[in-house]
Amino acid sequence: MVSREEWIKAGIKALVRGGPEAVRVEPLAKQLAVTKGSFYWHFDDRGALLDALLEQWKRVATLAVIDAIEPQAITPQERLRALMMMTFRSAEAPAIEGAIRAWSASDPRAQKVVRRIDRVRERYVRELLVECGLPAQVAAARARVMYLALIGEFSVVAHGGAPSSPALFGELLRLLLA
Amino acid sequence: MVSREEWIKAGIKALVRGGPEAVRVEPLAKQLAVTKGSFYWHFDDRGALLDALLEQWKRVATLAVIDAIEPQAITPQERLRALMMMTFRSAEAPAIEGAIRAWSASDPRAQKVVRRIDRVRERYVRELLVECGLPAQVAAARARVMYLALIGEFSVVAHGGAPSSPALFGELLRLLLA
DNA sequence: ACCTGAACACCGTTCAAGT
DNA sequence: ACCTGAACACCGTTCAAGT
Repeated sequence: MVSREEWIKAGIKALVRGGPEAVRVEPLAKQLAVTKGSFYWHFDDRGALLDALLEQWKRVATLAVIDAIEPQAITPQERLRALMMMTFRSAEAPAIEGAIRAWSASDPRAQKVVRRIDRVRERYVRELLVECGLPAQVAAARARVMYLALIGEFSVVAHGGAPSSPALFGELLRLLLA
Repeated sequence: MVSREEWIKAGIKALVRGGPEAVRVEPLAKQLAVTKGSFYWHFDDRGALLDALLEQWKRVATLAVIDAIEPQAITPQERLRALMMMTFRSAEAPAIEGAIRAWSASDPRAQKVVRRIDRVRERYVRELLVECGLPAQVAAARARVMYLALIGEFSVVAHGGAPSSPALFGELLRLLLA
């Protein structure tokens, strides 16, 4: 007796470890000690599991981050810094984010989700910069720079590259608010 | 009669279109109108073809870019701008770069190559910034910011997101040289 | 309601045999 | 030197049958 959630959990683990192509029905079944037939009770096909993984990420990645920062009524500068810390210094975020982005490069379903999330996040940064007092046009350009840098960081770390030093965030923040 | 190079060319096309998992021996053979046995004459296995694709990228991506910029004895500021244009505004670079980076997230072989290229490029940007007169520490931080932004741009465009506007490069250059 | 077991298709890999 | 064709293994998918 394996629940749908256990399949998803195993799927995410496989995704992070070896990319979407590592999310395979038979090995997962073996690992969960059931037959493949069990899988096809819970999901239509392999694609349905992959969709479920995207759904999972959508909930966790965006809303969770913004919701964690928003409630605290601090200054926009502090929110920016908190956002950067959460994304740049989180242990597990780069792993799953990197996996999803990598996947997204070759799968339209993942692509659609990532693009939507991209827009939500970039707009959020832009609004923070406007709150900080920057003119709209400058805020837009800098929000994009910061967001591109965040994505680049995820990408580099996902490839096993060294994470950026804390000093970098300071410099980046200074640049953005200059 | 299909040459090794034709297999590689077909492989790159498949990689860009559908990621590494789309680089499949049987469909490629069908497309080239030979049997799978032909493939195994030219390559040890599927992995050997993937290695050849990485080798190809290594030659084209780094050396080609830097070599195209370096010979012209212009100012470092102009080189920076040229580098940004080449990478941000190239039509095919984001496609193959995005495909390789995506692949790299789940494959140690690709990972190794990407990491080395990352270091080469970041160092190049840092040296340009130092030539522009920035102190070493500031140059290091800003080189990283720029390089992260470049990678982010590749990532976003590879997902089908809109490329950044030309105005963004101006703003980014201004920030870096401030 | 949830799972097994057998069957089939697709593709990676091998290899003896052909030209 | 380069390729074919047949064979086998692995995994996605289906489905009738079990509890």
